[in-house]
Amino acid sequence: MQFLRKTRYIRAPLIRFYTNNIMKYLNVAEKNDAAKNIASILSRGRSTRREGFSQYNKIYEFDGQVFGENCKMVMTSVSGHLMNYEFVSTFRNWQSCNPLTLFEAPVIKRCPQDFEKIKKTLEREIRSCQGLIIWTDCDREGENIGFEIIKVCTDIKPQLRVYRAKFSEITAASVFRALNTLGQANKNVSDAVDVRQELDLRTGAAFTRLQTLRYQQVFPAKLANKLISYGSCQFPTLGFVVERYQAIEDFIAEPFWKIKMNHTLKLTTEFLWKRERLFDKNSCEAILDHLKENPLATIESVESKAKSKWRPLPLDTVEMEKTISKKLRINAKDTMKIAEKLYTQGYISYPRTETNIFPKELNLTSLVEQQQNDNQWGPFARRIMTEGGPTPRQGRKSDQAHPPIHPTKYADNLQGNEKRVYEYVVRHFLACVHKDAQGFETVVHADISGEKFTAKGLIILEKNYLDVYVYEHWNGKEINNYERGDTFNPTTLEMVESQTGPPKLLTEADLIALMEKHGIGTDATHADHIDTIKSREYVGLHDIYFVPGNLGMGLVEGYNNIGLEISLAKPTLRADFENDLKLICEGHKDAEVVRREQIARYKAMFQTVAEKMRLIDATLANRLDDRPENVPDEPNVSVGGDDFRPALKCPRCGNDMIIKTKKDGVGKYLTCLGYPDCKNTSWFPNFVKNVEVTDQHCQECGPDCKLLKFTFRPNPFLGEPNPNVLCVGGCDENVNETLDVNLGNRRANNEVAPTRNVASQRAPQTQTPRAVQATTPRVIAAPPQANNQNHLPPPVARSTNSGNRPAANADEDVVCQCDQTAVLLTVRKDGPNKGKQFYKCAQSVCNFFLWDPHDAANAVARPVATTDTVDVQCRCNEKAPIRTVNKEGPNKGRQFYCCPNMQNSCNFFQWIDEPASEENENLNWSFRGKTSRGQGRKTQGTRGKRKCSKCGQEGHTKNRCPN
DNA sequence: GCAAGGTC
Repeated sequence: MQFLRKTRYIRAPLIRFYTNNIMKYLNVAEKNDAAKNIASILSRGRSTRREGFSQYNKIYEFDGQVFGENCKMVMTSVSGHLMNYEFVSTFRNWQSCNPLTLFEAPVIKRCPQDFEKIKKTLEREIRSCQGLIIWTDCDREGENIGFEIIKVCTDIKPQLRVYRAKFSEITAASVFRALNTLGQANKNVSDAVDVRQELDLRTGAAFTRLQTLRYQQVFPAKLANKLISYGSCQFPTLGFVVERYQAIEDFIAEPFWKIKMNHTLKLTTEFLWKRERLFDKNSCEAILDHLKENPLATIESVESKAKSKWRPLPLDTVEMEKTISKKLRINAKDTMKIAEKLYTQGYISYPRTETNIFPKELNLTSLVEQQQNDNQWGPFARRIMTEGGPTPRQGRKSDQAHPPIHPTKYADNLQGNEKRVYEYVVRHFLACVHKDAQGFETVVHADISGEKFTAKGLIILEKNYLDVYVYEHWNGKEINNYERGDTFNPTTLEMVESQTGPPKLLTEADLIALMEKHGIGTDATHADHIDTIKSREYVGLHDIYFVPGNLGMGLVEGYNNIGLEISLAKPTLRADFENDLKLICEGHKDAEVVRREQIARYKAMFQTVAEKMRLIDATLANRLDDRPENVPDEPNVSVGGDDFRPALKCPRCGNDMIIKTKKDGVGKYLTCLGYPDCKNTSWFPNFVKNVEVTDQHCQECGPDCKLLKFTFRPNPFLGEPNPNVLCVGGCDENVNETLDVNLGNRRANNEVAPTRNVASQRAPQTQTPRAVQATTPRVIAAPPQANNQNHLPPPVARSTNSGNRPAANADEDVVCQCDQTAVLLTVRKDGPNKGKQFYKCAQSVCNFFLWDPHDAANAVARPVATTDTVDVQCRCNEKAPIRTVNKEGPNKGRQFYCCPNMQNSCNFFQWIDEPASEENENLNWSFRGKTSRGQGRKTQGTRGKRKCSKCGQEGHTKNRCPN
């Protein structure tokens, strides 16, 4: 018995040791294949797999090392973007508003239904982790996806340590290097993507609705059921096709004449006339007559020189798309799909790259050696090694993220187009690291009565790269042997008539080249935009050539004709925008400024278009060969006049809350823009006549909480003015009770989701004070373990102390977002918080705010070992019972400890699966401090003095009731 | 019923 008791007694500390001392990281990649391969590399093939909520995104577990310490690793993935911008529900209906209002309508960023399962997996897995490592692709979109993952995870665990792994290929060297050089996600890059997403949504929706709603009515016979979309990429793509077609349509052939001369001995040597061609027949005839009078040709000179055909540059995405489209006849969309798969399987490097220079550290020799045993190109790879090793030709472009596309692993088990694409990548790689082809060119200059002619011959000496690069050819051309001073009579000397030809229609390769040149779309989306304009019937395909349809032609002509300075179908608009995005990424331009400027720019164009719709009608009528119906210029829709200015942040979901008019047209209510996902609403009583959102915010509740101007009938606050400016953020219980405002609890983790009504979401890992303004201030958390000092500091919260105590102990500073020591102040205003202490920015520069966590009410109960199990006590010093979450949501089924006293609860709360480690304690009291305010719970302003719920006395030591 | 960008 004695032995058993002892054993059981030891168990508790062991559990505590495990959860507190071994770090556990959640690793998240951009796609499942990447997660699988990275996990396989990091675990050296020993990871175990289990299912997530999403069948496509598995979970891999293994032991690993981060910052030189052993840790538990969990690896999973998303499937690209986890979130998407949408208009709030009011604006989703096409009839709900004039499309013009879509330039200002509130938008929210939310997780679409299809991705809820992936989100749920992240939410579940992060609960047992202390760190998060982002393994999304290292490009602009990948950075933004990283912040989406960070948001989901920090919504659950605000104090999470977040790191960014930067890698360019999924090879052991690159992945381990990334893990050993973990950094932080780049908020500027992510912000640029947010701006792009928002602008694309607004412009796309506004112009698409305008075009579709109008032309369906104006041309019902031709367009009644057509979706006539506009997009910032699809329209310029259409513009290219139209422009080329117009060039052909406008082309007028011109006849020309030239003199043909050749000389046959053993071979026939063709000489080209130096004048090439003449557009005047009589002149050409006169010259020919003159030559025929004395047709003897004299060789004036023979020049011979070495000639090279250059090996290709290291392979970038666009080159791959174009060449494969041309040579293998696999369209760009399929090519990228295949290349992506080869990449995630580890056969080739990242296929979306702008780089055509090999980095110095890339071991080209071993990559060549990997290919030596192949039946087809193996001998060529061996030849490279025996002829001095790889000597790559270098280009000039680098995206600073990925190397040129190259094989990373030998494969002989691929089939079909995967095999063909892989073979192309390998052959291109071997070609570009070998040698140029060598030849010998002879140029012969001849003269007949003063007219000059030239013949060229070519002998191929060494094919070199051409031996492996079967997609190119270099043909020799034999000519007769001539020496200077030789004379001969031409075998043929005659005039030939011909005419100039129009340019050719565009092929897919031509279109991609134009899109690339003008920055339309990304490497990954070129093919999608081409597909879109096909599916809208803006263009059609004749063999391999694109031709515009009447609708596409009419639309582009219409926009060009209304005198817009820069047409919507021209690439300049998008290119300018892309340039701004680049500046945001580099930190040279503010995302919010760009967002405002670009929206204003497109809005102005939209207004021009809307005003001149009848001109476009006429152009379209001409192309469609249809008579336009007479419809009103203005769409007969409007939004009921509500003000969409945000009043405050929704305590439940973090989206903006606004004032709306009840359906009766009289009353007002406060509602969340996250509807229908979030149904947080407060209906004002009937005595509230009007509510306006002012520009001022509540000093106590913070900048997101605007003061509201209420007009009453009559004023329920006796003696107060009418109208009266009030805050409903919760700082004054009396106001909220009188106005029936109950916005519910803060989120369980005290994190107000930082999504703004527009533009970017504010993830907490930002490095700039501006970008954290909408997030909850954080306690400055020191690392939980003294032996964790090798860890990078947590991305947001930093401490000036280096110990391993939880932050905000009496002897440590609290640092605001400006990195300055925050000042401790006391609430003087009458209300439930009077006397409470809080930290704020000493200079009032940032919006940092934190209730003083030293309040005894915020102390966290610790597990107490008993003979049987680990008991948890609440702040009333009573054994906390275990309860289970029944409410639908991510926490359903989760167990927690709480206070047993229903009437006089101390509000103690602790998840059962998150033991009260020091780190969690830190988190918990931060949460309680804020929750107490949101719920109007009575807390004591003086540190350490709290009324005991058991005996009613104040100031028990460590909150333990001695009675 | 809208975009473009990820990805399955």
